[in-house]
Amino acid sequence: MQIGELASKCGVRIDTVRYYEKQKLLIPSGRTEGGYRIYSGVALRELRFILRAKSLGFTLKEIQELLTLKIDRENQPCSSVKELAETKIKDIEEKLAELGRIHQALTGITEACCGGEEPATACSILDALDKEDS
Amino acid sequence: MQIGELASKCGVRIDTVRYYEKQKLLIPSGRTEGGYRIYSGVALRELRFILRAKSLGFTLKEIQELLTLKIDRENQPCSSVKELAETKIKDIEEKLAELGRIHQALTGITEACCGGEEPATACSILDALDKEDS
DNA sequence: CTTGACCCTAGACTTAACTCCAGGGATAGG
DNA sequence: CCTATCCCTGGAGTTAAGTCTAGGGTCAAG
Repeated sequence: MQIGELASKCGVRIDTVRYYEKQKLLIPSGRTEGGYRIYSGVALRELRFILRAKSLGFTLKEIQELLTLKIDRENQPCSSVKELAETKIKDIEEKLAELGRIHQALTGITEACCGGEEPATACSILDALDKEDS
Repeated sequence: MQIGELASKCGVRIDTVRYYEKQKLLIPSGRTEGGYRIYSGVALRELRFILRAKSLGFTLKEIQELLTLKIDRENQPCSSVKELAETKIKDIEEKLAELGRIHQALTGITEACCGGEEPATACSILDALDKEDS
């Protein structure tokens, strides 16, 4: 697969793919004689992962760290991999908790909305978040 | 409370607070005679919310939408509020699912790491994600 | 062997979200 | 009153993450 197909399959521009390569995030598996980049199915999965991680607030640098997190006993001390992974897990757990709270708050708002006949008082997401603090 | 205290309580620069004001995200409750901005406890909660939402991949514009999501039967058609909230809930549910998958994958990696004596084969986050696809 | 769709590089430009700077006013302590 | 520390505005500069442009090669179909 060449760059145009990869890009359109993921809904990004060709330049973005080349930009990710410059950032060492997405390396093509090879080149044609004429210099065209060639991508495999792995690149497709990687690019999709990059895009989803990005939408979750990870920077490209963090995504690169996630992608290069590998257990490979031959070459790397297990402990360093594990340490980095555990740091990332903590970050992600915080994000999960926070997203969960926002989700609860929003659900609370929509439920209060048109739920009954009594006049629902004005209610902001901040108020709803407070109710979840318990 | 004035701007410096607010900023330092949240670990951001004064300029950032003023920038959020320019973006209509964080309006001071008033000004002193001399023109200094005054903030209440609400601003503190708002600023903290903004920062946490930002770390979850929301843009300032999206955060503004979240913050102005209010149920106020007197002034706004309930349905429009509800609609926007429901869109946001869907976004958030997708993010939750994706974060959950990444969390699972990372946990899988650390568990495989140093878990037993058999030589763990090289394992990337992408492989771990695949295992969670079932 | 040319035409059109695709690709290449290098570098300039854009956008969001800050961050800094210049020049100057406000306020509290000594 | 003087000085230090805070704050003000307007505007320029920075960083991350693209996006675009110029000028030019590649390749399959006709």
